[in-house]
Amino acid sequence: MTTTAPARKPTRIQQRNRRAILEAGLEVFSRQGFRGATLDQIATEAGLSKPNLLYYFPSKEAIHVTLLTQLMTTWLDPLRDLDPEGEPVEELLRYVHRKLEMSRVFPRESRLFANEIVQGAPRMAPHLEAELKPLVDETVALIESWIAEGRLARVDPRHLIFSIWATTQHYADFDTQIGVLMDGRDVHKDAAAFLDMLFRRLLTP
Amino acid sequence: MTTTAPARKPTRIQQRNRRAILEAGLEVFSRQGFRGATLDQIATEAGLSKPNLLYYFPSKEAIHVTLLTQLMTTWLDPLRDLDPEGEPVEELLRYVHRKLEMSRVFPRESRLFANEIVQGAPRMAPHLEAELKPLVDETVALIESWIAEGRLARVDPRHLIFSIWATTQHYADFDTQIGVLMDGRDVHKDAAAFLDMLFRRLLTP
DNA sequence: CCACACTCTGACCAACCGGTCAAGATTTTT
DNA sequence: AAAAATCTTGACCGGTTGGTCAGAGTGTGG
Repeated sequence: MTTTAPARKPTRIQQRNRRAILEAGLEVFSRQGFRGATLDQIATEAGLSKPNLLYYFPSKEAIHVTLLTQLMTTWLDPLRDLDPEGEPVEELLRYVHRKLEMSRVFPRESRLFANEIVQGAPRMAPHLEAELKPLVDETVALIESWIAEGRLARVDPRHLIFSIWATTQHYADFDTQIGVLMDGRDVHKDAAAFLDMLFRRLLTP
Repeated sequence: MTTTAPARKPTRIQQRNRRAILEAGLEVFSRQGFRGATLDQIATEAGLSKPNLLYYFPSKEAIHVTLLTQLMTTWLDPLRDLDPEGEPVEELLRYVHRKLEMSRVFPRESRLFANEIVQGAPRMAPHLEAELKPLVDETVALIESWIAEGRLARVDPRHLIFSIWATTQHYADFDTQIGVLMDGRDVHKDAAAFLDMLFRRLLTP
């Protein structure tokens, strides 16, 4: 038996309701931002009353922080999966396509992240320093070694990473705008082809 | 003399205070979004009392709408300035550099726009349809004609425009993240060189 | 210097917000 | 089936928010 923390294993009801709350929080926070979202919105979306919601999470902030922490891990996974032994251009293009696919499948997560950063990352700054920064530094070193070996065109690794993030996440974060400008077209299929060409031309030595 | 509307010419005090309010509104809305911003914040930032602020603008929404409307015009100007008679690659690169420069000089305007779009463009959707869409359609036609003449690589014009917006505005909208990852470096100078290379390689036939 | 339009403010209001609480309903354990 | 643990809710609370209003202050043209 664990000592200090009670830490009973969660009930089925707990699992269901906590999951529903996080799902609802993602929906609402990703569109409204932290201050713009209300507990009533989240509770309604989750199919619970407000006091009941606060039975499962101690505060609005706790829901937000839980979502951001969960997000950080899955968000960075594709970057961790770059294979130093692989073919550099193909590895980076695989990363581009994975990021674009995440924009298609998890647009709300992308917007949650965007909202947090645009507003100055008040609740995420520690995560950026502790998790994102070292991982980016590693990746920069890897790309630099590829360039030194002449297997990649000479590009600034940091700005390369920024441009991949920017172009792929754009399809999730600005989907409203894109919807206006691309009515009816198959956005993501064309986007994949375009980004492939963009980064292939850039990176090929 | 104009008839229906009184439309006296604005006093010096009116000019000064309306300007101060819009400046303050830009500062606050661009970081907090519409719902996250409060009239007290804006009033304090503008150096006015809240009732006095509401003497110059009838509501919080009126300030926001005024900012968005003003923004739309200046935001699209660089796109209007593409010269059909110019050298295609150089014209588009000039557009890239102007957009990047706007991210450097007007980061708050960029974030104001980003906030509005991420949240589903509730107050801007009409502007997007009426102003942005026709201008983009024109530009797409221009780029397609350049491609048909063989003066530009075969790229999807719409996704080209998206990628220019995404990469340049990223430096304003995500400046918090970039600050963490680029401590001390001269971000914009390197960004200009990087984006020049990125789009030159893409666009050169 | 006076009349008049313009500018500004403190006090106030109703609606909304995040969060609490006591008590009742429901499920699980024994 | 009773006891215990878990779950749910209506009523409520203090603070905040967008907005109002009557009246006081101020600048200015005649």
